[in-house]
Amino acid sequence: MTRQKIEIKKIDNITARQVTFSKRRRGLFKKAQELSTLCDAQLALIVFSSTGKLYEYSSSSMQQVIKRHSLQSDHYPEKSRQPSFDELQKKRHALLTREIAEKTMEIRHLKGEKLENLSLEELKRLEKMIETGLERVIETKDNKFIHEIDSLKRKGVLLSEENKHLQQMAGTSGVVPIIDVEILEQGESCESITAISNPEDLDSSDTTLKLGLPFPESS
Amino acid sequence: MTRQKIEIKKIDNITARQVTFSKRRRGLFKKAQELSTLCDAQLALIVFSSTGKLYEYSSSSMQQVIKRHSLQSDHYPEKSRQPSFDELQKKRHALLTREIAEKTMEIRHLKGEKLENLSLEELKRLEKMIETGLERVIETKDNKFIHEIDSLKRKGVLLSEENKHLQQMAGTSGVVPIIDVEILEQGESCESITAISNPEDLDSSDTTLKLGLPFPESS
DNA sequence: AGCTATTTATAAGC
DNA sequence: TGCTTATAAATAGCT
Repeated sequence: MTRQKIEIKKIDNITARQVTFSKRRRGLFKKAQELSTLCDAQLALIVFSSTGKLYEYSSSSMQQVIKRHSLQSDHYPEKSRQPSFDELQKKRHALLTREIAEKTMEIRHLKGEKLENLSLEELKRLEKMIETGLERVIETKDNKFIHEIDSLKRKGVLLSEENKHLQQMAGTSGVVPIIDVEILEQGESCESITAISNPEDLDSSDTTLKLGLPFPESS
Repeated sequence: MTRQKIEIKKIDNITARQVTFSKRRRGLFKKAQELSTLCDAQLALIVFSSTGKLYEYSSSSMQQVIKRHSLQSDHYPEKSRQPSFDELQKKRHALLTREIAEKTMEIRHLKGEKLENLSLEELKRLEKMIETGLERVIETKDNKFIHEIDSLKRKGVLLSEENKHLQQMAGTSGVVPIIDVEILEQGESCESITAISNPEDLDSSDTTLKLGLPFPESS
């Protein structure tokens, strides 16, 4: 493919063949891994050089891909088949396979893919379903955020109290605390603060509110 | 690798990903077969698209290459015995069942269920995924709406024109049209527009229209 | 193993 | 999906 176009047929010269093998093998493996990355494909590549050396690449594990392949491709030894039992197995298999296909399609729909065959009614239903799901996810996520912030704050308060004690014990002499405890209590500059729907977060001066205590114990 | 250099990472846009997959897959298979021919190498290539479709190439027989691989690879102590049909079935069954379980969970997550075990990061990713899906669904739905409205309008115009003709043919005598054609031409207060799949049903005055005959045979 | 002149592959766009 | 085109990559023949 350069300097001169070559014909695709076995290269006679052994040295040249090995050189080409080496170059093209690298190219092929690179392309293989690019394909699997770019397109999220599962891929296995096995190459034996003419001298018998093995080179392999697989996007996940080789066995996994080979297994999946052997399950999918049907030319497996059809030897000792007990018809009746086998018939049953086949049916089960077909059933499971169909179930997977259905679920796969449902997932794709939920991800907004392959929508062209859906009716308007179905699309409306789907939209509502996704919206509901989204709300739940956001709610869960926000709760987790809040929870995390809470626990951080509580830790901060504990630490700052401990610090005060320590300061007192160290005597009011000239000991300067390394960290200003006020900073710890004031919390987050946090990008994700927009996601937090809880207005109390603006009030970082009193964490007891969040603990549901009727009144601040002290301030 | 052209027009613009691209970064090798999963392509987000699904359509683009499929197009790229298709192009690069072809390229990869071509290169694979060139390598095997030029350099007399034994080679197997298995690719599963992200939608699960299988593509394969092997210079000799796939089974042969896989077997040679399994013999050579240390990974795979593989007893020389081929698994019995039964065992194979069992494995298939287990694999399918697990796949179903995974997909079921994915669906539940997409629907905002069973979120408690997800980390904040996972929740954020999920949220983004659902949002993207939602956008796509809404876009598809709106397009369908627009399309439907368009075609209804067009039908309405055609009907009203035909009606005018019919009125003229019926003579300007006292024949009052059952439906005011102007209404048909003016569009949609919508909502229920989806339910009306066949506007001709409204017109029961002349069945010949439905038969597509240019003129009533008699009346 | 490196170096280029060329051929291929392919990203965008239609 | 297929075609076109501009450009990035791969690589044949040398050294």
